[in-house]
Amino acid sequence: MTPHSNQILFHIRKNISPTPEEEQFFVSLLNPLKLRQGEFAEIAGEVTYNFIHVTSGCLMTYYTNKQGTDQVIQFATAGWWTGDLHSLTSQQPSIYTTRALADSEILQLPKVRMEELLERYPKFERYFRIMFQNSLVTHQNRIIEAFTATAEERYHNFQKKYPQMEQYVPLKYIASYLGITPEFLSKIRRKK
Amino acid sequence: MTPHSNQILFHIRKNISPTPEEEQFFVSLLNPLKLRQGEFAEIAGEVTYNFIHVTSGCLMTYYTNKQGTDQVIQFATAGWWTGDLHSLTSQQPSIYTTRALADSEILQLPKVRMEELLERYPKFERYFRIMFQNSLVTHQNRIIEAFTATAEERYHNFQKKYPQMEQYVPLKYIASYLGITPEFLSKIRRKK
DNA sequence: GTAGTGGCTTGAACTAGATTAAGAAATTGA
DNA sequence: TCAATTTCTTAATCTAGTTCAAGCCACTAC
Repeated sequence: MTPHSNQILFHIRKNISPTPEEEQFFVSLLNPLKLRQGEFAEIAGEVTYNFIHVTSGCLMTYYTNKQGTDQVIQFATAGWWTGDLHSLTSQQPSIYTTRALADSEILQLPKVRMEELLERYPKFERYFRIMFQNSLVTHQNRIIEAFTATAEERYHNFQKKYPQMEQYVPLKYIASYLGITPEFLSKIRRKK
Repeated sequence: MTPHSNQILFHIRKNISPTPEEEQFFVSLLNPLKLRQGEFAEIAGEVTYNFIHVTSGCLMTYYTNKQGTDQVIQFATAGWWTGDLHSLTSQQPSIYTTRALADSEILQLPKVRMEELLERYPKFERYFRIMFQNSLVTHQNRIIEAFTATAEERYHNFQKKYPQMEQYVPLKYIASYLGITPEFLSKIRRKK
């Protein structure tokens, strides 16, 4: 049981009550990894789809469209899960990229391992059900915000939600997350 | 076992294999309801939060902000689940409203009933986990679309996704779903 | 009949935010 | 140290989409 896995076990115990055996099996499926700033969260050379639990540091997930422009989907700081649900579900090659914004420690849970886990210990279904349910609330809020708030409001909400993020994330990624150009973010920031 | 519940049981059997007893218990928790066009999907006078399965017809869920403007979050046609995840999760009063766009048949699953179900038959966790997971993919795609596509592209994507919807949903709701004004939707439609 | 009422369109004036292009500031690197 | 590259800012111009105001059409009600 790596020190890495303490944090995630804490969360799991809050939602389900796994036996030591179940916990141990779960942890054995996790692939602990240290990432340097800028590194990608995929296993080099392996085409596999992962859930990623951020133990420390900060990751961002972005989508690259046909024109080659990036759209930042989410930031994930310590304690968060991230990953490519689309390819997890559809078996299509990933359309997202996940990178470390700072030196980070992560736990990968490859798709096939997750399936093994749920097959063997269905009790974990509950954990992921709750996780997805919460994530859905976040996503719904983001959709509402995208459609109803101005860029300036979205920026201020972002500052509230991620207070320290602005200091160590390049502004262009924040602009992308907010759905605006870096130039316009500059203009908003100057105002205040 | 109402004829209503055949459709939903079909979906459930695809994902989990419930015993007749489990199925019967599940169905007993559902509250079948017929809605006339324009009616709300909540139980009158009761402050409760529901999941809603649409058996036939079409519902829409919208959010009303402080300024009193509505933002349509989603349409749900036959076979879909909808509902207010936010209040399901947070215990806050609902910020969403769900209404029938056409005469519809629905199955309500009140929050407390869902909890009973999962308590008694954890097997159903899997069903909801998969449901939320799929829903999350849809939401992620909608976020990407909101930030990267123009109003015109979003409109054409909408037409592909809901081919017959335009005929029986007032255009102003479609405009709201697309995040634009009815006037601008008019302009887009004229072009073609 | 004709006086509402709600959904849809049209057009003119306006604005939030994009684009382009340039320069300043900070990082990197030999 | 100085060039090179990347990040951030500023300002001018442009455009996708809004706002406002009016008119049209279909439907209902008296």
